[in-house]
Amino acid sequence: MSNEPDQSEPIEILRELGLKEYEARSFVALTRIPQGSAKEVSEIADVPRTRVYDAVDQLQSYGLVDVQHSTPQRFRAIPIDEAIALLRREFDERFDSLRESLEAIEPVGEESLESGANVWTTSGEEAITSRAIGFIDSAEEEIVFVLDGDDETELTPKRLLDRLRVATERGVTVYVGALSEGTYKEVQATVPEVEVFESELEWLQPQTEKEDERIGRLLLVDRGRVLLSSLSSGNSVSETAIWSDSVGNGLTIIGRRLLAAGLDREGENLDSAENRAGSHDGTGGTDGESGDEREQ
Amino acid sequence: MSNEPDQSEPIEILRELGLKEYEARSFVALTRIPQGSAKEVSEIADVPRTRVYDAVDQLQSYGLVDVQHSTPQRFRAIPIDEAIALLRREFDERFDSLRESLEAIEPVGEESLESGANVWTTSGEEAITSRAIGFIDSAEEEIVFVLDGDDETELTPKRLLDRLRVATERGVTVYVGALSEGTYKEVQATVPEVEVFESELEWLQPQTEKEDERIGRLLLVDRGRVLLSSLSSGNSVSETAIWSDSVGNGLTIIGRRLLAAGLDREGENLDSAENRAGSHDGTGGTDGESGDEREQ
DNA sequence: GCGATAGTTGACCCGAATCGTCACAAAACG
DNA sequence: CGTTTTGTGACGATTCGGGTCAACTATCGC
Repeated sequence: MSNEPDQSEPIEILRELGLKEYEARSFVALTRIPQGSAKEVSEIADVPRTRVYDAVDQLQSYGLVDVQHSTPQRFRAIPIDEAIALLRREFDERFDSLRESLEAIEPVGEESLESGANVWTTSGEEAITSRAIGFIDSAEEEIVFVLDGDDETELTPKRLLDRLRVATERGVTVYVGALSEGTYKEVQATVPEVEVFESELEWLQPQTEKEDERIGRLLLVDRGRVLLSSLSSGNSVSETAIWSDSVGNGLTIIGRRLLAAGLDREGENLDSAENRAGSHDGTGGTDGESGDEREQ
Repeated sequence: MSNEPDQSEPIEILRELGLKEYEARSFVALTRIPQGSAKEVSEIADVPRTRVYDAVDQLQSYGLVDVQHSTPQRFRAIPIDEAIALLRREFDERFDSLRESLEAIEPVGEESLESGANVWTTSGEEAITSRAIGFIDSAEEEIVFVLDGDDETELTPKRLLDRLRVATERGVTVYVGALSEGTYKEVQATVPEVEVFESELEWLQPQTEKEDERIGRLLLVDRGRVLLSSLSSGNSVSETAIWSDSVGNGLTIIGRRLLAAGLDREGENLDSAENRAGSHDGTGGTDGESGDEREQ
């Protein structure tokens, strides 16, 4: 028909899960009725009647619908819960296989020769959080973490705060700058042993007249590794980060300076840390911006 | 180049997870090296070099790879574990949304008017197991369950056996016929309170000269609902089942007779059960066929 | 500096997978 | 027995993604 209360969302998701348009539509239609004939499905799903059969056949092979081989045929979707569970299991299997097969063939090059003086960019909250956690876990002396005041986006998930706590327990000094009261309290509550300062680093968002791009998180570890993410407000807020695990490049220098400036307003131990930092890694940071050397 | 130890499996899976061919190939290639240039990726992944950029851009937007914006650009995949975790979270979200959106629009028709005298067919082990569990849970008096001796396919997962146990605790009489020693013991061990008989129902697979289609499971609940599945041995064994939750149709009658015959060889309580069964359910069966009268 | 080489981007072509429609046989209905 | 509905197969129209190429830019070597 055409009086559907917009069934497009589940259809969209089902497509992402691998179903074809007609399959998705037909399935959603079937979830709305106890059972139905091809014609009914066609009308509710807005799928050409003659193609409902193909679609349902597939769905049946997936185990998502049952078919009554009578004349006319009748179809019914399995209960929603079962369907979800079914799909979930299916994908779980895939994830497992994926891990196995990936780990089975991984090696190809020679050695690792990891860290170089490189700047990488990562996108996506999840991925960035992972990277941040990696940084935090690698900290030996000091962590400085400044984060946006926006409480909406989950830039400091529990698993991240947990890592921060672990770091402090390891003897790492942790400074956290929160740009908002809310974030401040949250961090304070979760990781009490951390030195939280409700920063006045508003200068982190200085030039932004247009609110479509602002800083998300700023992480400096042992004065040698830096991660800086920005939130671009397209339709849905997306986070992009640049990071480096080496010193000597412009990014590190800038980040260092920024943080130092910010922290100076709170504690003094900053200067000393600043000095220490300058001498725990090789490459002579040249200068601004992009004049950084590349791999090893 | 072309000396890959077959990276096709992970590629295939990644495609199922929604990645494009080039994206999948590039990602797999990147998991095999700490980092790489477009050229290297191209060679390992066997992707046109000029298209590596597109692919990696996408991967970056998914958060699966990091990009070094230097010249030449260099790429690196996030650790396998992180990648899996990332994808898993992504799909979990989808499942949740799917459930929500489906439940939000479900209603369309009028009443339910469920059960009719219908025969449905279902395919896929998972889906069939779900249906079987539904049957078992609905049992009030008696369950007869005969299953194939094949120990390879998991036709009796734990969650199913658990339900059987629950049924017995509910007061339902459960008979289980196992066509193999292994299955017999397994069931016996898991659900001791059940009456297991190592059936000689070989006649269940009588006409099969060609081994490409055999009976999987046979379930009869309260002598009113029947489920019968067959295993077709194509490339991968696939299970298809027909079932009905009503009496009075041929399927039920046949199933009843089959089971009765089989059980008779073991215990006598069968007859009594058979008799009892005749008086607890509704539809007026038409004719003879089997000479057993039905319900009231 | 200046040409040579390599990296990067975008455009284009083509084939496969799907969508959308149709014609037609089979079955149901009155 | 004619009309309507149902089931099956085939067919063109699109769309999407794979595959290739040419042009443009940047880096390197002389």
